[in-house]
Amino acid sequence: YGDQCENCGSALSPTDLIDPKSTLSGKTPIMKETSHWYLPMQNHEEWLTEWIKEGKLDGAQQHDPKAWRNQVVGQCMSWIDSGLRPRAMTRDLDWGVKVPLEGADGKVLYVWLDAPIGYISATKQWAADQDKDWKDYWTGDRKLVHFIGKDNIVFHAIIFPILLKAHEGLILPDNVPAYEFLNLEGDKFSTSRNWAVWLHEYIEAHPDKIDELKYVLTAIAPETKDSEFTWKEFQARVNNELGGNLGNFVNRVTVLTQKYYDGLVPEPGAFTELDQSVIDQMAEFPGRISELVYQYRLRDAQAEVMNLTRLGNKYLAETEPWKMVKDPANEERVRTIMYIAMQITAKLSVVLQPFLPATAKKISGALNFVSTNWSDAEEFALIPAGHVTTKAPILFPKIEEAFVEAEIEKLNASKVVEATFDPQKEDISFDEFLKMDIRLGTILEAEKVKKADKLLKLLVDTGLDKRTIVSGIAKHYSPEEVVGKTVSVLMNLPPRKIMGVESNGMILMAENEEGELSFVSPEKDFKAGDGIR
RNA sequence: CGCGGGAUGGAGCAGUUGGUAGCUCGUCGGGCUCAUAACCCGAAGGUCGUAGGUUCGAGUCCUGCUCCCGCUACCA
Repeated sequence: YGDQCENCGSALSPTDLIDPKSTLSGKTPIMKETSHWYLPMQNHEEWLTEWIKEGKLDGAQQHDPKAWRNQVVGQCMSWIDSGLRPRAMTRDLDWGVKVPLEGADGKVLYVWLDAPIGYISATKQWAADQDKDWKDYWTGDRKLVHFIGKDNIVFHAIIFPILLKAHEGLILPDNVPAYEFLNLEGDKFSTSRNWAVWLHEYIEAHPDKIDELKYVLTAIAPETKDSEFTWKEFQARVNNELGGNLGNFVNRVTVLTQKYYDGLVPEPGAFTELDQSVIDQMAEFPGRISELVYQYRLRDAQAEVMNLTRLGNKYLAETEPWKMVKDPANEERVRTIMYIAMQITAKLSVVLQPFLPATAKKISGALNFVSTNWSDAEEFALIPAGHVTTKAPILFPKIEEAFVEAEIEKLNASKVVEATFDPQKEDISFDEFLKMDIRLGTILEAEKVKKADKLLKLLVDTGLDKRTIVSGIAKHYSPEEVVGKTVSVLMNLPPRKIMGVESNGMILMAENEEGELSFVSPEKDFKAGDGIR
């Protein structure tokens, strides 16, 4: 593999490079001959274009191209339009899945060849454990959907489909709903820096708050652009939307039903215009929700479920059964109102299942009504008059301030304690160590290198001489503040031009997990030229 | 001029083929008191990143620029 021109972006083959050097070691690479197996991607441009743009596969409509996200279609077409090239499917690495062919010693499979195939392997294993046939899930009238991050788009929307189509007989993705990135408390998620909320830890710490996390993650899912998870917002959403709206609605309905009718679903009377309007609106929810789900707009689909609870809360506020009940003349009216409110609650227990399964179960339990069929949601009267219900538990206890503080603290603490460090490098001899000439140097002058945002050009007094050293510290130190500092200098590094300035040596820097840099300076008042060993 | 995506009230987002900028949360005011101080109604708050262009009319179409994220093919 060669390199890419920073200016024009064109890829250069290894033999095109003039005076190549490793940016890591500074050594000149040597030419080695190797052979690899390639995927002839260039032969697949035509059908891929039709498939991605129009949703057609072999002339038949396979998916709705409008349901594919802009970024997915955009990135795929940009690859295809610029011409697909053969892509090596094997690598010369000492780790990975070995190529199962003769004469392939030392070759391993490219990760994006074997990883998606792993999806099939996983299905096979799962099917075997469940006493099912894996083929039922990869052939015929099934939908394959890849829920992935935006950095993996082309592997799932171009490379894997090529493999699947070439294999024949297996279904291709119906959609690749790639997500943008979710950040955490103002910073990127990073497992290496341990800036993360680990699911297994969350589940262990809050086994009764799993639906809460599901809800918030779906509500802020980065479907169209990057979004951010904060514990403060988690608290707000759980308390306001889940607790105040959903939980409170279920609670007030079941509590009132207990109070007025000992838990029995009352017999309704004639419906008023308002009642009928609410019933009509209720009927629209299941269809709207499932349509959004099939468009992979889960965030909107879940929001729609919440709108059903708003409808319920509004209905109660408008009809005020707690006022009506005071006058015996309204008895039938109150029964009708509570009957309808109970049907909304029952419908919630069905439409919540895909989003908040544990909550749906709790509501079902209180209502003594279990439905496992989405089409039930289309019905208005899910539970008949006379049906016995119980008071629902508090579905979403308030998230207190202490909870938020504890989680944030946990996050910050783990970041420091469990920070991971690079493993120790391989041994070197003492002689090799002695080859390095490290001394103290005092920075005399400093200025920014033009057109480079990371570089400072330094004039350093090393005791022996005054030399120019270019150092990538501009993001951490201003030119003014470094002048006069005494720092560690690696003297005997070959001169090297960096952004047009010749650098003679290297300033040693300490770097922490956040990528911050610090000079390595003597603790006592030593002077330039003093050796380090 | 490498490619793709994004930028819309304090926060998170919608905005279909160009035709009065909407939704959820928050804030403020009011109502209600069945309910987890929850719920319902109302209001304030936006020159739609920026500069120009097309048009009777632009968040929407075109061009330049800025910033953020991803990709840039051997990190996966």
